[in-house]
Amino acid sequence: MVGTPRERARAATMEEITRIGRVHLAEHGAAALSLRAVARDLGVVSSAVYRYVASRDDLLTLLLVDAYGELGDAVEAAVARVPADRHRDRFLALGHAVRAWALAEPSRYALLYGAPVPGYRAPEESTVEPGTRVPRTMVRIAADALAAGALDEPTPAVDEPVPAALGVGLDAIREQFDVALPDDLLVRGVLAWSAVFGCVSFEVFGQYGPDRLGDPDALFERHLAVLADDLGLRAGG
Amino acid sequence: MVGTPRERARAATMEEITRIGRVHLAEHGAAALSLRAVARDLGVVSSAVYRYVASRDDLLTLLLVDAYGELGDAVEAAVARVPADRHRDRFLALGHAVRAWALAEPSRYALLYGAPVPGYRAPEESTVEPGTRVPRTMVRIAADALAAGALDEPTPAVDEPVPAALGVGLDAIREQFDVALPDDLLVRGVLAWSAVFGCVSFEVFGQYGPDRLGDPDALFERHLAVLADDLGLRAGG
DNA sequence: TCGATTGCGAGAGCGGTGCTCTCGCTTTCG
DNA sequence: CGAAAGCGAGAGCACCGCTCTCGCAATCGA
Repeated sequence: MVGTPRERARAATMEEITRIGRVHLAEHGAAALSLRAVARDLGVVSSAVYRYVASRDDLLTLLLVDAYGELGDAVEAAVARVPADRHRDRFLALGHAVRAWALAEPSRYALLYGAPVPGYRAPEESTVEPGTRVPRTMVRIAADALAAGALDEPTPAVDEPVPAALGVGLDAIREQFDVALPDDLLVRGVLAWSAVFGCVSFEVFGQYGPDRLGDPDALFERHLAVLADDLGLRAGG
Repeated sequence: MVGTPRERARAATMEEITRIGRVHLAEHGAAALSLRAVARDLGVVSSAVYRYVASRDDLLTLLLVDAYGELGDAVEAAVARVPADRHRDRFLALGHAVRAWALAEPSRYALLYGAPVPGYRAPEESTVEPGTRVPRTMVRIAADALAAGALDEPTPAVDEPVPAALGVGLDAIREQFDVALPDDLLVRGVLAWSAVFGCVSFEVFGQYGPDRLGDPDALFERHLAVLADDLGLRAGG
């Protein structure tokens, strides 16, 4: 019970708006998210909602951060459930958690990883941090495995060292995520990250066709295994 | 000069509508595609457009097929430009063509590979064929390489054979695309397909951040190399 | 050739959207 | 206790998808 009654009422209304927004998002998708509809469910006239949310885009940002947070929680919890020395299994758990959340929340997943809503630009200051939790976790798994000597460094697919500009970008990752991974492994980490979401997106967005290749669970399992191999993550370590 | 004047006028109007729609799509994105705006550009009242297009979704389908066709053309042309016996280079050319088209036409790429527009269901009969041209081309490259003995079959990442249901799905691909690839290679082909689009989507949709990791060209190049290795495509063959 | 049919554009209209502004009421605070 | 700030209601603007009717013009069959 903190703050003045007015402040508490405001916080409660904010909470209620995100709750209703989350429901609408899940049921009808991002593009169909309507501020007026939220207002109706809130039992209030449409203009009143603008006291709490500056615009429809602002509401979208609210829900974006909310969804990133939930996905990040789910992924980190799933990884933490695996013993710290089973690096490959941690990677697999991360993949499974991403996929499970995406299949359970396709509309909210689409908000995060589908095409950006046209005309809408997510404000970086509020979305970068929650949005980097999954790649941070993945890169950390690889870094931990490497530090523990449990990672068989793959032979680079390209012989030359990375160009300077890419090196700068990779340095930025190393600094931002506080990991010590050689260039090639970091590049493979980015690939694994992109590929996991590529596979999940294809499945959730229907690119695999209506029958989803018969057994999407098994397909994803095998894809994860290839990506784990690419990262040099040994079975059982 | 075929058909009655009325038929030709109708065809010309149809053409004009898709042309204007394409421009709007490229400029403002799918969700902002407005039938009324198209009508304005066409110099006609909004209701008149409904003589040609049943609904906004119908217009979207038109543009969807149009975009799939253009991407398919670009990819097939790029692959055909590489000698048929340079299988790895063909694969790389495919990847580069997908990325180049996506970067040149982000809104139309988003229509194809972003989140499906909510409430909109693409009619399968008109979108499946143009939508499968890229994966068909990719799988064919691998099949050609295998048939030519230019493919080093990778050691499977998973020891057990694929489950029955997945086998059925893979059989469907083999039949639909008329290729003879063993299960593991086909699974890797699907992964390569998903991963290429995952990388491209992340780049186009901004997941790599505003600086795009410094040198997105070089990053993608290395990612393609890893995926080519995963498929067993030797350098120079 | 002429009448019937068909295609087509204009216009009005319905219910929906995001968003702005003003007007009172109420809570809060100095 | 009075001024200030927060808040909800309501009207209003411009836009959207979509439907319907009406009248004109092109087309086609007898």
